[in-house]
Amino acid sequence: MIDYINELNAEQYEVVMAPDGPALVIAGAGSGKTRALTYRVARLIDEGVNPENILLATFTNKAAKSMLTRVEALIGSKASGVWGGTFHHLGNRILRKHSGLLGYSRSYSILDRDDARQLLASCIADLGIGTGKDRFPKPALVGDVIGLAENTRNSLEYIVTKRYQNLFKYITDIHKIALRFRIRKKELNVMDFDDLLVNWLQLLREHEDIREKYAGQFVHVLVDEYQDTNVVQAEILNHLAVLHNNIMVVGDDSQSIYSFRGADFTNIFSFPAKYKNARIFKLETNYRSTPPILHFANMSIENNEKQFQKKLKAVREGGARPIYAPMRDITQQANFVVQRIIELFDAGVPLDEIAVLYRAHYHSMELQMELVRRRVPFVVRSGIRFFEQAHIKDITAVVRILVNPFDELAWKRVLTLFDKIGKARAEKIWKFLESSGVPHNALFSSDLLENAGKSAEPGIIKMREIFKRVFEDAKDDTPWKVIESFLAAGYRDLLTVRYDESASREDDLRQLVIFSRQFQSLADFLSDLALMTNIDEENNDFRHEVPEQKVVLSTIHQAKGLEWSVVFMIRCSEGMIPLARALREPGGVDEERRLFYVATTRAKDQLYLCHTIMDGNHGYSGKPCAPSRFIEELAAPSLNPHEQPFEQWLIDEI
DNA sequence: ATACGATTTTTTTTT
DNA sequence: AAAATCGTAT
Repeated sequence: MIDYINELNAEQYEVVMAPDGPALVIAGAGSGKTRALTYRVARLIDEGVNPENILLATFTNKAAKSMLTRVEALIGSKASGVWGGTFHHLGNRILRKHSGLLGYSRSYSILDRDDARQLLASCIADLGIGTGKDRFPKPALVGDVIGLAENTRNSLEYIVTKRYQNLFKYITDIHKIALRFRIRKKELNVMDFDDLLVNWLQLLREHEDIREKYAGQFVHVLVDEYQDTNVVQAEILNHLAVLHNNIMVVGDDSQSIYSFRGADFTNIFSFPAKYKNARIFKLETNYRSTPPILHFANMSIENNEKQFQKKLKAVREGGARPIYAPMRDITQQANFVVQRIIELFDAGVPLDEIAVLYRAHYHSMELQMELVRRRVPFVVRSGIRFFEQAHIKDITAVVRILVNPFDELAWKRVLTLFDKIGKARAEKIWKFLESSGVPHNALFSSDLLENAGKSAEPGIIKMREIFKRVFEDAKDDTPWKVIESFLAAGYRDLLTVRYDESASREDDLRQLVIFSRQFQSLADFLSDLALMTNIDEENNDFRHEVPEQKVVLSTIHQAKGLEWSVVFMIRCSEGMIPLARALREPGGVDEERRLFYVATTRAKDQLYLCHTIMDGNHGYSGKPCAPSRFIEELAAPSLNPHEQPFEQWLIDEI
């Protein structure tokens, strides 16, 4: 039996016990919203709700997994069967069943960012755009525009006028590209991340029987991080909750940091209007941070106009004010942070209770070097993700070819791995394979050699050798066998020739083989992989490493929902946070301030805000830069130094 | 025409 | 670190 009343505070208890019907929970940072959600799911199942009738939408797969693990700890294995995961994950699960209705086959592939960018680039090339004198925007940027239009259900014109005015002169071309992109994705039987949402919504809108099926199934719908949902997701929820009307959304408007992805935190404000007689709950008790840190954070976010009235109250006592430490340059900053980390460690703070947060990946480069130099163990939770690395994608391209013989992108990627086959020749060979009707066989046809040209012959012969083995070993549909086969047949050798640091890449491949063992079929393996970001974060159970304590380096975005005893924020300078580029967007300052808020509220006991006076690595290069406005605006001139919301340190030479 | 290596530039954030 | 650019070799 769960002792709800004693294991929850009064605010949380209300949420957990809230009767059926729509509910909005405004949950401040560190107020135990995960706890409330977890207990509510447990309570529902405990009271006899079938787990399959519960939908739990979260922001990361990791969050869903950890919540359901906690539910299981409360009520036992009854919890399995709950539909939990990210919107993309859930969308994929449902679309796999019904993709035929939308003109897709069941075995559609999912494009990651890089795949989508490449396909977009090829669309642009097909249309003969951007070959002229003036430089056409990069495919990635065009992709951002198209994606934002999809995710906000706005027209391209609207997006371009609102946020990308400098692209306005290209609007006609962007239209053509978007159209071709859509057609190509259908032709290739692929969906990008946006399609998983948009097509899911289309399915619910246009097919009454499907809508009824799922609206009927999901008796209870629970949504975490509601402030970061976009209108497509909000509409999907609308359709799913239409029948039972038991929808509980949890969020904090002050922590909305994904507007670049179409997230619209005003979804929170419009929730009570959309769901009449929705109950509204507030979780305002903060268990995480000391009062001085919380005071600092509260003061900061007050500079944002549009927000729900709420004030986080600390339950903890004592504690020191956040420390503002201006530094000469980034070299000194790296020295300071590492020095301080070592001191903290010596004073008994475990390394995994220390984090360094920053706005953009590249802000952490010097720090990483310094940490290596002084042998402080650390993990970086930003930058290129495991599954986006070139060598991992080479392998998955092979698997994709096996699952879908007409996966053009995968074929081209694999072809260009071989000697004397580049972009142009890969295109030619692909056309030949495609027109044959059976690409797998055409690879071995004698016409291929003539078609491809003489210099490519050795490469093609090598490829045939490898694929002969791979096709053979792929017969029983086992992912790890295919990967092993490809590695042994020749990719391992290829790797050592192609990359300088092939040793660490080989290490990754070993991890991939171990990882792949948990999958029953090639298709399962692929779709799970596409929606996964980090191998160790979301799936640490198979890494089998002795958990070593490490300092965490992370972007602020990736730090959402986490907490550490000591948090360092580096590069707290104008232009870095707020990031100069982000300020150009409408509502940019507010969003950056929310980021700052998220970062500061990660700290339990100590918070260091580092600022570099010179924006370069040796004090000579680089230009001078001001401290972040988010710090400056909190300094009250009328107050004595010891009354300011933060303490200023002077850093000597280190 | 094509492939490929060397050099320079540029980094927002992510499912 | 990866993409874009440029020059050279085939």
